[in-house]
Amino acid sequence: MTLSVFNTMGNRKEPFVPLVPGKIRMYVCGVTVYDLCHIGHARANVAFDIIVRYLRYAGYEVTYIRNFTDIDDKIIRKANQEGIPFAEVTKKYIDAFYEDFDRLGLLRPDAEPKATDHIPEIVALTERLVRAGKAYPAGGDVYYSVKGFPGYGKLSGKNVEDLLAGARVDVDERKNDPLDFALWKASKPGEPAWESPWGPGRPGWHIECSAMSMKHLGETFDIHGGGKDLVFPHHENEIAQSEAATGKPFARYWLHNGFVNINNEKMSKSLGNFFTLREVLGKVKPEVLRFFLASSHYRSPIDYTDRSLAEAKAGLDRLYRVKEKVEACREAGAVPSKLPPGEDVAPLRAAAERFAASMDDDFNTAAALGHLFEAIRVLNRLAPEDPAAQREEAGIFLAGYDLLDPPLGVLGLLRMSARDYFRQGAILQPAGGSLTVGAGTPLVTVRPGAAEILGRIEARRAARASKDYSEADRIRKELEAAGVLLEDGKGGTTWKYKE
RNA sequence: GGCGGCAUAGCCAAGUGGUAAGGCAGAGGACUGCAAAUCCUUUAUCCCCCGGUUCGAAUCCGGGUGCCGCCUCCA
Repeated sequence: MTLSVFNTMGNRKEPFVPLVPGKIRMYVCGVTVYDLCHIGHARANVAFDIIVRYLRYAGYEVTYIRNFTDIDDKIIRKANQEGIPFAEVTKKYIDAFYEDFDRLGLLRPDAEPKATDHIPEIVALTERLVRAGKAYPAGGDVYYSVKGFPGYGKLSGKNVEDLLAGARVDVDERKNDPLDFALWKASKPGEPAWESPWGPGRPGWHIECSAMSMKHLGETFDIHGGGKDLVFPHHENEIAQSEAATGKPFARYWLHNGFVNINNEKMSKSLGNFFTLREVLGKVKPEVLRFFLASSHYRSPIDYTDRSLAEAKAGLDRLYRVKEKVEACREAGAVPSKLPPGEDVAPLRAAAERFAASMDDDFNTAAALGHLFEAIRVLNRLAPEDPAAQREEAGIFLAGYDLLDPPLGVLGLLRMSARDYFRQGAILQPAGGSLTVGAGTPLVTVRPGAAEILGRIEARRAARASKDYSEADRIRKELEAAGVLLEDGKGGTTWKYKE
């Protein structure tokens, strides 16, 4: 199987061939750090997280770069509102970003460049464009001349005439042409500013990604990713700037993730229908959100509802129940042995291969997950009821699970122990319910403790032993009302928190 | 107005020419003191509608309807 990806450039799926065999250089547009991240950011970041994990799983050596936009109008506005320096705003939200996304288990990229750390590169690239006649200074600003780049619109499928006809572009008298965009903006008094050949100012939005990606990955690299909304104008402009400056192709494959919808509408701040990541993570365990996101293709819109989240939780619970059995087998001292021959276990034996085939098809996580679930059913059939008494079966079961763990890891699933997932993972809220920035507070859950539960289980065991089933059922119901689920098995009664 | 995407069971969601994956929910059965979990069986004669191409289409083509996104800061 070979990897195919849907390339926004050309709008079709095509075979993926890296510039240097076995190596992939990849740049993903990160966030502008002026506010908390919402589930839309989670979708984009998880999508590319899975992509990177899969590419590495498939044997590629991946250099993964993701930036922080840490200077722009919104940041300045926020700083003014709060009466603090802009750098304090960005620090606060970068910290919040890590706080949220570490919980989601995102890989750290190989580098996370910030615009303000790359002012010399940005100025140099801007100068290069001015010298080449592709950009022009005007009153302390520097604008990119769109008309000077014949390929403008090739990514987004737009043409310059239509854009002009659309005429929703602000007319600025300093621009030669309404479509031109700022590479460098003169700063107003009191605004953050850096020295430049055109006077004090700051970078425009698009130029930073060109400068930083080229610095870290070279003038031509393999993959450039981001949300669908960045296709135009952001990525279109990046291409124009970069290719006009270097005369070389910029990124070769453009990958864009779809949106998160709420009730079938785009989630956005202006509609007021957005959820911050930490709100969601206050309701469900992080992997539930990952499962939810992985259950549809990264390019499709995904509708966020309480119901779909509950379905994701149910699916993930089922996966963790397998891991629970795995842990029981290990505790019983079993070691992985070999799968039995036969057609019955074929879906399990073939799981990794089928998983890879689906992922090779433009990272089809939904189909990949389907294959994994098929294998799970087969694996469950092999599960010993009493691992301590069935060492051989336990060994076979462990061998089967070992086939599934790596693919599950690519999706970022089943990364914690089942014990933690079911017993302490519960509904975690920052203490005091704080959903604000940089809370940094411990996550807590209020439930009956293990000692208390074990006491109740013992009382119930005694009741059952004397055939007092009404008392046994009463204890079970009582615990259930407190959010604790009891399960009777061959080796005794186990418990887990329901949510 | 320009460009693009989507429409598959109660819900979510794969499948893009060979006769409908998977998950959730539901039903029946096995197991269990009863449950829970797990396993087995079961749940779309059919993939928005109408035409067409084809031996054969959910999948291709034409037309229609509905929903959504981008064209402005945005993951």
